[in-house]
Amino acid sequence: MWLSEVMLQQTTVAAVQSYFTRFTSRWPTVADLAAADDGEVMAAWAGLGYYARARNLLACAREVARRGAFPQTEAALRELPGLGAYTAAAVAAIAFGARAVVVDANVERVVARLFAIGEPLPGARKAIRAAADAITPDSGAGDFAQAMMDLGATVCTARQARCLICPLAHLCRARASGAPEAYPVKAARAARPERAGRAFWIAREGPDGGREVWLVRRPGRGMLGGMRALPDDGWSARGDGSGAAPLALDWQALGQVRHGFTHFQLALAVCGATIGAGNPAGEGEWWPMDRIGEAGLPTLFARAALLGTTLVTPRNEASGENNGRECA
DNA sequence: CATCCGTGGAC
DNA sequence: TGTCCAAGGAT
Repeated sequence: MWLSEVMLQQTTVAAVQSYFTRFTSRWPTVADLAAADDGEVMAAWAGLGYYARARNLLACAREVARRGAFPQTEAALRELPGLGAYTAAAVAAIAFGARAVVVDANVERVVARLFAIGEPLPGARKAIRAAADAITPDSGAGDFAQAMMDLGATVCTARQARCLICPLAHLCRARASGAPEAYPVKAARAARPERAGRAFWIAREGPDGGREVWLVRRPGRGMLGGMRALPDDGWSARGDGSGAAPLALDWQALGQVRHGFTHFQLALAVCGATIGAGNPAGEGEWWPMDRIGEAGLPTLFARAALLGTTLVTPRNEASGENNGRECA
C-alpha cells in the first residue's frame, strides 16, 4: 500500500505496474527494503522518474524498520520521508481506517467541479480541501477516498467530464454551468526554457577483452540525484553546455539526445572517445557495454548510451563530418 | 507560496 | 508534433 502510493505519485498506473511487481518480489517486506543496497534500489527505480522518491522510500523503510512498524495516525505518518499530505492521509484512511481528508489531483478536480470552484489553482487548494473535508464521511473515509479517486481517474477526467455516466451529475454545479471541463481553473504555466549540455562516452577494452564504458554516480540531491550516469559537463547546474570535458581525449560527436524535463528542455550532445590506459579523473567505474541495460541509467542517459554503442573503434573512419567539432 | 524534481501516454 | 497530464513531496 505504502509502496504503491509512493510509486503512483505523479505517475500513471501503467508505468508503475512492472516496477511494483519487481520491487515486491525482490524486497517482499519493509525489512528487506530497509536492508537493501542503495545503489540497487536506485537502479531498480531507473526509468520511473522523480528519483527523490526512491531515496525517500529507502529512508522511510529504514525508519519504519527501526520503529518496528508503521505509525498509524495521519500526523505521525506525515513525518516519514516521502509521505506528504496526500500519501499520509491515503495510508491513514485506506490502510488504518482513520478519517482523513484525501486530496490528490483527482479529488481536486472532482471537488472543484462538484462545487464549481472558480478560483484558479494553486490558490484554490484551501477551498477545495475544505469542501473535500465537508463531504468526507466519519466512517469509511478510505472507501470514500478511493471512490473519489476512481471517479476522477475513469469518469471525471481532465479532458472529458463524461457527465452522462457520472453518478454525481445531479449534484454537480460545474455540470449545471454547462462547461464542466472548465474546472478546475489553472494559472497559465511558463514556457519551458531550453538548455544545452554534453555527456561523455568514455570507452575502453576491459581486462577480459570486452568493451567497457566509464560510469559515474550523480550527487545525492538535485537532478537525477543518486543515479548512475554518464559523466557530463555540468549542464544540470550550469545549463549552457560550456563546461569542460572530464579529460582531454579525441572526442567524436556521436549525436544528440533531446529530453524534456519538468521545467526545461535539454539538448544533450553525446561525445565519445576511447582511452587506452588508466582511468578518467574522479570517482566512477568501468561498466561492461553488453550489460549497459542493467546499469540502472535514468532515461536521459539510457538514450545517450544508445548513441554511445555506435562508437565502435578507437577512431571512426574519417567520414564523420562532426569529428572534432561539437565535442572538441 | 514558488520552484525544483522525470517520464510516457493521450490527444 | 507539441502540449497537457498523472494516485506529490521537499525546500
